[in-house]
Amino acid sequence: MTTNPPRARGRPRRFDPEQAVATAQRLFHARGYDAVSVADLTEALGINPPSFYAAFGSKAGLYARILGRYTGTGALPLAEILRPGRPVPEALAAMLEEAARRYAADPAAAGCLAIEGARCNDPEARAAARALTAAGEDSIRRFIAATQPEAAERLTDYVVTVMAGLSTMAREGQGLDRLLATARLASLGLAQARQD
Amino acid sequence: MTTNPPRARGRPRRFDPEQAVATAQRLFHARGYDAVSVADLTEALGINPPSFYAAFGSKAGLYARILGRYTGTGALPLAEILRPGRPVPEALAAMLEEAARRYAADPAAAGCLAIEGARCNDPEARAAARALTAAGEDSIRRFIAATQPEAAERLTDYVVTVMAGLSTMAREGQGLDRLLATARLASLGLAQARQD
DNA sequence: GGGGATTTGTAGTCATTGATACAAAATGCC
DNA sequence: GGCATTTTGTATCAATGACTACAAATCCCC
Repeated sequence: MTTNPPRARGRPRRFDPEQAVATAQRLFHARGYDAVSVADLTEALGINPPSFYAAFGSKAGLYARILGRYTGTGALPLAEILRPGRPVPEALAAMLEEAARRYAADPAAAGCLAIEGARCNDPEARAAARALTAAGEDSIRRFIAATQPEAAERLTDYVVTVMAGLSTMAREGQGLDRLLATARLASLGLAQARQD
Repeated sequence: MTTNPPRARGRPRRFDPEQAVATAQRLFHARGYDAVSVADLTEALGINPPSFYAAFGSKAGLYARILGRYTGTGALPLAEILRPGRPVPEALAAMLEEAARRYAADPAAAGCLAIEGARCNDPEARAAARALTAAGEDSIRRFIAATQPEAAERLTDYVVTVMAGLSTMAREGQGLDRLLATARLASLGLAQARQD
């Protein structure tokens, strides 16, 4: 599957970059970008700084790479949830509920990696995280606009705000039950948001 | 008003601690606790590190002092909004709307100082901020429980989550109009949250 | 105007940050 | 076997973080 038929030339790597990325992803998700130092990463990966920089370029570079694979490893499957034709209130309610489930799935890595990363203090890492959250936001907006163009902005703002709140509360330690209850309460507002 | 009748003994201060606290508050609110260094503070205050530490003890100590006065300088006036006897849905809707207004009032210092401070990476500062947010949360819970004991937990979780989301979006740059629209949409869920 | 008290400015401490220089080690290719 | 290639390990780098030692300066009190 992941075997490289033609063996590389020089001295072979003593670690698997893909597994290293997965390990780093857990670290970043657990503590947040700023709180994870390169020393933390190299120690967790069992490698030395030169190997780290040769493989990933920089801390922010590794983070961007992690965000790139986050879509397939824990992020909300927006394409599935917001499939065209699905009633908007139902789809958005399902999205909020799924967000609650994912954000609370691993208490040691609570919340959304991208939403939380979008508030870190490193400009490069922050920009990468914001690009990902902005893409998700666009998906939501387009899905709503397909059937309710005039409500797309308002509803998108609303669900994105609730998801940011859910991510925050998950990181504050709230468990699945409380997050789910909040998500469902938030969905009540969606069902009757028709006027205006 | 703030004059100290008996003049102090030693060499007089060359800066006003109260005004320094106000200046530091703006800095912390604008950039967040972690992103403000002691060097930033001393430069903004026009003083040197020894004066800073003699007056405030530590960066986290100054922050705790700032949080202590935040209640009277920009934080939500919960005691006014959640006055006993006011209908719960009305009061909570007013609280969310007022949160939107305050979080967007100063674009250079958006969001809630305490909510944002509760996610910083310094344990002492984080604990101080969480104590303040926890106190506010308790106020909300008690207000609701006075008339709807069985719904207090759920509704408190919900409005706190929405406020955390509003603070996040305010910091992301959303203006008053969008935050207000979101707050009002969130209030729709409150009005019909009776069953269960 | 001398003495105790307090703040100020200069100049530093020590730990940690992200990132690197350099040579030795380990491979494939010829 | 020798050479080009790539990674590894050791040992650091410069910058920045929060914080402080120390002596000169400036006040009140007597």
